[in-house]
This record gives sequence, structure tokens and C-alpha cells, in this order.
Amino acid sequence: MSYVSEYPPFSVTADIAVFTIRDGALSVLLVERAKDPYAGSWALPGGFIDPDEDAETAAWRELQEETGLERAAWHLEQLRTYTAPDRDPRGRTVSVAHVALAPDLPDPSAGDDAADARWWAVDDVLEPEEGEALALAFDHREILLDARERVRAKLEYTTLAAAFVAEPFTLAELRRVYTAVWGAPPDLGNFRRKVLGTEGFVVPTNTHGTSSGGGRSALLYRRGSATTVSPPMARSTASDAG
Amino acid sequence: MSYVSEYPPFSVTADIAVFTIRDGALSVLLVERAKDPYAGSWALPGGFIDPDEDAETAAWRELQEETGLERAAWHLEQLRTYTAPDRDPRGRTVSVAHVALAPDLPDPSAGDDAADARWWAVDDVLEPEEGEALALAFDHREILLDARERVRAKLEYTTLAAAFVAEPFTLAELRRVYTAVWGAPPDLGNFRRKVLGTEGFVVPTNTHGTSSGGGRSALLYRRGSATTVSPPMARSTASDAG
DNA sequence: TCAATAGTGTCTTTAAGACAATATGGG
DNA sequence: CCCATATTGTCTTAAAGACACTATTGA
Repeated sequence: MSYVSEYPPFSVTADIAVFTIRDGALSVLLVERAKDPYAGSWALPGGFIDPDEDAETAAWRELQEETGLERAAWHLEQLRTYTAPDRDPRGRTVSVAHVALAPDLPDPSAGDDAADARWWAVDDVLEPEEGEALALAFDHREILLDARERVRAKLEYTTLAAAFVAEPFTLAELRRVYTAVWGAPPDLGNFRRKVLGTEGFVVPTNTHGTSSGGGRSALLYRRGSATTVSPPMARSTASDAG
Repeated sequence: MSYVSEYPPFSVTADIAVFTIRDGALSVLLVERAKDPYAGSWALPGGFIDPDEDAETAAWRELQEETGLERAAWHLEQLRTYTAPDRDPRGRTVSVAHVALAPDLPDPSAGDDAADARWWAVDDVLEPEEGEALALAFDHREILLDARERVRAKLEYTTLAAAFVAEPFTLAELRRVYTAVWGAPPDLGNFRRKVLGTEGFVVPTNTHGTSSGGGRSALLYRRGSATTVSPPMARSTASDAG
């Protein structure tokens, strides 16, 4: 398989915005670049697609190489492709960006091309309460903005929130996902009615556990087979919480 | 701006699924390929991105070159990027696919790389009542399936249906868009209630016109500034109409 | 005046919004 | 026993589903 030589060559990268909920905040995995361009800047994990890979395979591989995190039953989907001619100073490069969702994970370890790797609260990166927003490498700020909006939107009409919690989980834990992503908690009673009324969103186990401090113990659930929520769950109209 | 030489070169194309409503059916613009690979096969219009273009610019250019249609105030958006390693026999090529929506248009004229160009009813391409489905070039069948689903879904929660009708238009014309895309007509009264109740979906003019045969003349509207419909219009659950 | 299409009204049903009350496990 | 959290319930309101009816144009 060869390159079509009469046309200009491009490089193609797969970049990933991996989200999780940490300490009640929507958080994203960033790596500190070890090499130029943008050495020392924080960036989304990612890298060049190999000759025999598709973009999704490359996304998983880069994630593992740069962070040491193992591939799991995470959700991974393509976001969109960024093609501005000047987006990479090394030459013509397009990025096939992805979004991944994961339950709370151990801290990552930086791989070869990364000086460091860690979780950041998304609001601290994009809209910090004090100081400047973090200057991400390339057009990764734009990608992160788009990725966050994708996650916010998908929580409305899919069951993807459950991808953010480790099984088994309580409904209170699941509700905290919406609180973190949307910035305000959905009404407790209405939230339970919607989740439990959506067949296949969650499936009850027979065991109880506690998700937080003292108090009554809650029934534990696992993810169900449903993927969509219809009609959608309305995103609460509160302004961002820090 | 040069290619990053230590990594494998790719070619990158922009392909477009242009939809319109013709004779009450959702239709897509296809071109007959004049050159190998897939000479003689029908394909989505598209081609290689130039060195100084982004994907969207390339999509507009290719559309004009291959079909002779002028760029207009159409809706154009990126769909997704197709990256299977073996999707193009010439070598490693990724396709940044797009979806465009247009009102009913004159017949296109084939450009340089195209032997022919014409509108096809999407159902005749993908699921004909008799005979085989049309064998599209490359993975364009998959792209077309994804593109159709994108359009069907977006009609639910956006005002994009109005991109399918030429201004000014009647509500009956707008309703026929939903009928064509979803395969069954939305209830007349409820449809009017929803469209007119969504501020900025359509704006009335002072003139009346007729959209079909004899009968009472209807008030004419133009597109409004609203982009989303909330809560969404429910997609009717009828099976496909031919 | 009649056919065909435009436009309005209403009753029912579904589900969300708001909020209150009760239940239960653990110190 | 008492607190914190889980769980259930109820009243109100918004909006869709279903369907019937009236209005207007032009042949």
C-alpha cells in the first residue's frame, strides 16, 4: 500500500480527549510535550497513525504509549477532524480527534514522548477562576472545547453518563456525573424517575453499598444495554460551576 | 509548509453527500467516475485536498468542479473521517466526509473527473424495491448510510429542514421535507404547532402563494435565525416509504 | 359550488418541574 | 436515638398525540 504520489502528502494524527470525573469535576487527561514543537506545553494525548492502522486503533495505542493506562471497556468515539493548513508548524497535518470517557482512574505515567501526564479539571484548563487559561499546544484548545460540548450534549440523549462510573454504582454516583458535566445537579426525584424509567439504562444488583459518608446505604446498579434516552434529559440551565 | 518526512505519507480527500428533496424523495448527488479506480462506478463527489486548503474549502471546490453547481447559502458540515487502511486501492487515503443540504436544484453537469453526475433517490441507491443496491465506489455506501442517518437525526432537534426548501416557502413544503426524510408525514396540526411555536424557526412574509395544485393559497415564510428545536420534534416511527 | 388545500381547535396522554414526605443504615 | 442519605410520592405544568373541524382559493 503506497502513497498516491501525484497529490500532496499529509501526515495524519489521532488525538484523544479522555474525560473522567475526579473530585466532582469533569477532568481531562493532558500530557506535557517532551519534544518540539510546543515542547513543555500541555497537549491532548495522541500521535501519528501507523501505515496499517485505522484512526481508532491508533487512538488506543497512543493513549497506552503516552499514559501507561490500559485499554478498558471505555467509550471511544470520533469527534471530528481538524484540517486548518497551518495547524502544525512541522507541515501539513490533519488531526482525527476522538473523545473517550472513563471512570475514575489511577494517575497516568508519562510515556516516551511525554514529559508528564496528569488529569486536569477542564474548567481549570479552559476558564480558570484566576489567572490565564492554560495555553494548549496546536489547536488543542479548540478540540477540547468541542469535545466538552460533545460530552455535555450526549449526556442529554444517551446513557453515556454511566461510562463515567465504575461498576457497581449507586444512583447518587451517577447523578454526580451530571452535576459535574452540566455544572448543576438535576432534581433528585426527577432524575431517579428518568433513569429508572428508561428501560435498560441501569440494571439493579441485589447488593447495597455506600457511595459517600454516613447515611442509608444505596442499592447498587450496573450499566444496562440501552444507549439512548428518549425524550432527552433536559440539561439544566444553570451557569457553570467551578 | 512541508510534509513531516519521518512519518508515513497519507492522501486526504474531502467527499460530500449533498442531499436535496426531489419529487418527494430524499435524493443525493452522485458522480460517475471517469478514471480508475472504480471507473464507471458511482461515487460521492469529492477529491484530494490541496496544500493550502482546509477540508471544508476543498469540499466546496470539488463540488463545483465535479458538478458545475454554484456554491450557495447551503448548509455544509463535516460528517466524520473514514480511515480504514484498505479503503483506497491506490494507497493510504483518508476521507473527510461532509454532508450538505440544498433546496431543489437544476441538474448538475459532469466535470473533468466525472463521466456523469445526477441526482439519485437515496432509497433507490441503498434499498431499491427491486434489483440490487447500487455498488458505490470505495466505502461510499457506508458514508452515505451515515450521512442519511445524520440528516434524519438532525431534523429532530434542529431547524435544518428549512435548508431543503427555497425561499419563500409554505409550511406544507416544509412538512414535505420531513415526510421525505423520515418516510412518513408528521401530523399536520401538531407539525404546524411545533414549527410556529419555535421562535425563529420560520418568519412569515406578507404574501401568499401556492405550493401545489388547486386549493387555498398558503402564507409564505422565510428561514428564521433559530438553529435548534427544543424539545426535539419526535421522529415518526413509520417504516421507510419508497 | 365543489374539490383541494390551508389553517384552527380541543381532548387526551405523557412526562417533566417542583417539592414534600417517608424509609433505612450506621455511628 | 439521631443524622445523613436513600427512596417514594404528589401536585402542577408543558407539550406531544390524535383527530375533528372551519376557512379560503380557484376551477
